[in-house]
Parts: sequence; structure tokens; C-alpha cells
Amino acid sequence: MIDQNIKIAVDGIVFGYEKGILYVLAVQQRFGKLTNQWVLPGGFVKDDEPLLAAVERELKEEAGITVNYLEQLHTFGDDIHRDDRFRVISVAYFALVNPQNFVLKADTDAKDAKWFPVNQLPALGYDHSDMVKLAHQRLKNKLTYQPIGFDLLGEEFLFSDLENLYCCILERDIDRRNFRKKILSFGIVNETDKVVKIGASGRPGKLFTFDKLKYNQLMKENFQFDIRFA
Amino acid sequence: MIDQNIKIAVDGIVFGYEKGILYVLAVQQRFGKLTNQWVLPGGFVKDDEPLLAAVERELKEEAGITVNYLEQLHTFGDDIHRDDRFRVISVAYFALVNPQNFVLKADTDAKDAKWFPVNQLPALGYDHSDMVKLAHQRLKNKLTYQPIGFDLLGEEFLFSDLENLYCCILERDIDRRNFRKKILSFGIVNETDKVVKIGASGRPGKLFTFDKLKYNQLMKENFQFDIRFA
DNA sequence: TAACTTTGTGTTGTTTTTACACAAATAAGG
DNA sequence: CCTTATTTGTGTAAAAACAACACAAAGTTA
Repeated sequence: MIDQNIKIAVDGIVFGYEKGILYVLAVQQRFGKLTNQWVLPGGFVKDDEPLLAAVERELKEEAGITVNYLEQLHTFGDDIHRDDRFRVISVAYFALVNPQNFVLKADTDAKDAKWFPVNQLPALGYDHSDMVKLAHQRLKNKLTYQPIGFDLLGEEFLFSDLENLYCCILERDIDRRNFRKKILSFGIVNETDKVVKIGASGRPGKLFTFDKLKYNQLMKENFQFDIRFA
Repeated sequence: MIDQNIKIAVDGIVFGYEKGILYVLAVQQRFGKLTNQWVLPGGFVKDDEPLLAAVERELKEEAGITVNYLEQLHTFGDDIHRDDRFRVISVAYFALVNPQNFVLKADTDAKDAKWFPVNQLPALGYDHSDMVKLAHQRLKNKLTYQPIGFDLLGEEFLFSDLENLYCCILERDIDRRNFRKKILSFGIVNETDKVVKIGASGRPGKLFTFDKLKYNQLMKENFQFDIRFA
């Protein structure tokens, strides 16, 4: 058996979006040296546990959530002192969720769990702020070439919701007409016959849904989702 | 201290390109259960060694090479029996090299080191064939939005070399005129005044070099490299 | 009922992409 | 030496995609 003393952990960077603001989920540590410090949800991998299962478990245990989208982001293991107790390598996962689907519920190692606007995030413990930075970048990039924005919205949404989400995350203006034209041209959103008024005033809008089946089908036929605007 | 019995390794998927063929580097194991089996170069991470340093060391030790481009690819840790001796999680790295720069030199744990055409690769040990598949996909994708093709060529190259590299890796035809026009429009390759004839016959061509400095500069100014052709 | 807010929709000019062919430089063979 | 084969080097025109832009419809509030 190899003599090696490195521990392996997972951490999750979970993004949520609501009313024009992008949030990241953080938890407050209950135990240890960093008690009360805000960090990302995460923890050590069990001996017989796949990595993916480990993140899912930690997100459930520490914050009570199940995500819509989950993918591996990066493994942090170049700074051998990133955890000053002993050497820990962490596999960071990137996740998306619609915050309206859950009431945060801190548990186990977490004293509290909370959404922070990504632009007003306190300094996190360990190298977790770096993780958030990287994940944020990934989100921005991926939004343009994969329809992951829908995983941040509810089942049904107004076209303006989608548009605002893009504006907000990509931090730039988008031409409403061109945006709608392009999204509709892909044929991956369906118009429902529900009409709804959300804000205080203004003309009510139709609700739309994302057609995941259609998208998967198109993907097999060499379709390329792509949103890039001036 | 946490009770955890997982070992951590790194593996490298190294691509080389020469005369219209894309190669992957594999080594033949000298010891252990998989003796004589071909696998990717790699090995266990030392307790005080950054991940990146570990791959670089293994590539040097097992095959005698230093790569032009190296980035983290994916961490394989969902199949808890991917190594049947005990649980091993492996961080896979994606690397590019110009094979003409090196004579392969097996050493340490490797009995032999060899370039295999990516389309004629034998079944590799562990889950290394999956790693190659994923890396190959990454190469194809990345080629279109990052100028990493140059890391597979020598310092100086003919335009036709670059073009053939793209054709070969992306597995499709490219219009010579449009390709040249587009690459030149980026302003990241310089024409040298050297003229050279390589094959048996035909008009000699000018040699070009990749201007990395210019590229880095452009990147700061929001430049987007992008090659996508019909 | 006037003022305000939000949704919904088409056209035109500009830019980018695609498709495509022939002359120049060299090597090989008769 | 002359013809044939091979590879490099170059421009234009048609088609497609993108960018810019404004006003009417449906509702709310004062």
C-alpha cells in the first residue's frame, strides 16, 4: 500500500437567481478552528462514496437543497497548505438551483446557511473565494453556449425573466427584440397559454417553458446553442 | 484527524501531432498486476507536492518529456473500483507537445513509452481509455476557441501544416483560402522571410510563427479567437 | 381619462461567412 | 528542355447573420 497522507474533500458552488440578483450559497461553520466563518458547503468524501454522491450529500446535509444542475468545476490541490490542519485536496462542483424551490435549512456541520448576492459575498474560509470566482467565470462563459440559464429559473417564466437573467449575469445590455428572435429561432422554448402579470403594472406576459427533450434531440443532430450579443 | 482511506493520483493525456496524425502518449507498466499493460503516464501524488508538479514529474520520469501546454482535465472519482487494489481518485491532465522536440525515454515505473495514433490506441488499463476519450473531445472543442494548435507544431510552420492540423483533428475539410484569411485577420501569426520546401515537389512556402505576446495582449483587449468553418 | 409601465412585434443597413478558380514556383520523368 | 504533377498564394460575389431601431397594445395608478 502506498504511503500517502492526503485527504480528499468536495465543495459546492451553488448559484441561485432571483429578481435580477445572482446569489451564491454559503454556510457558517459550527465546529473547528473556523467556527462562525462562512464557507462553501462541502466536506470529506467517504471511503465508499462516489465524488458526485459526496457533493449531493453535503448540499443536502448542510443546506437542505437538491440542485438542478451539477458539474465538476476544478480540483484544488496546488496549494498544499490550503487547509492549514493537514493536506486536503478539494474537488469543487458547480451547481445551479432555483432558490424558490427550497427553504434553506442548516444542519449537521452547518450553523446557518444563507444566500449571498455574488457581488456582496464576505471573504470565505480556505480558498473558497477563489472557487467562487472560478465558478462565476464558468457560469458567464457557459451561459453563452449551453442553455443552463433555464436551471436558474422556475418551470415557467416570462421572456423578460430570461432576458434579465442574461443581462444580469453577463453584465451587459441586450436588445430585447433580437434576443427573443434568437431564442425562439432555436425552437427550444414553448409558449404556454398562460398569461400573467407579475410586477405592479404593465401589460401581462405569456409564460414560456424550456423544452429539454427537444434540446437533447437537437443536440444529437449537431445543433449548437449560442447566444452572443452586442 | 479524519479517518479516510483514499489515495490520490495524477495521470496525463499527452497529445502529439506529426504529418497529419494525432498521437497519444502511453507507457507500459513495469511492475504490479498490470505489468506490460499500456496505461497513461501518471502516479501517486507526494504528500508535499502540488498536483501540477506531480504530473510534470511523472511525465518527466516515465517518458522523459516536458510539455508545451498543460491544464487540468477532470477528476475521476465516481467509480470507486476504478483501481481494484484500493480506492484511488485520479486527477487527469490534458497536455500538448511537439513530438519532434523529444526522444521518448521510458524510466522509473515505465518499461516502455510510445506514441500511438489516437485512432489506433490499444485498450488501456484502469479507466484510462475514458480519459483519452474525454481529452480528445476537449482538444477538438478547445481548438476552435483557443489557439492551442500552435503548441502541437514547431516554432516555425507552414500555413499548410496549421491547416492540416485543423482538418485532421476536427475531422473535416477546410477551405484553404478562408482559413488563411481568418487566421491572418487575427494578427497573431507572423510571416518570416524564410522559404522552405518540404515534400517531394511543389512550390516552396513561407514559414510562419505564432506571436504569443501579441495574442496575450489582444486577450486583454477582449479579443476572441474563434475558428469555425463549414 | 391621462400618465406610466411592461409586453409584443418587422424592417433595413452592415458585417460576416461561404463558395469558388487560376496563376506562380518547384520537382520528376520522358 | 519541355511537359506533367504538386503545392503555394491570392480576390470576388452571393448569401446569411447580426445590429440597430420605434411604436402599438394591455394593463395599473393617480
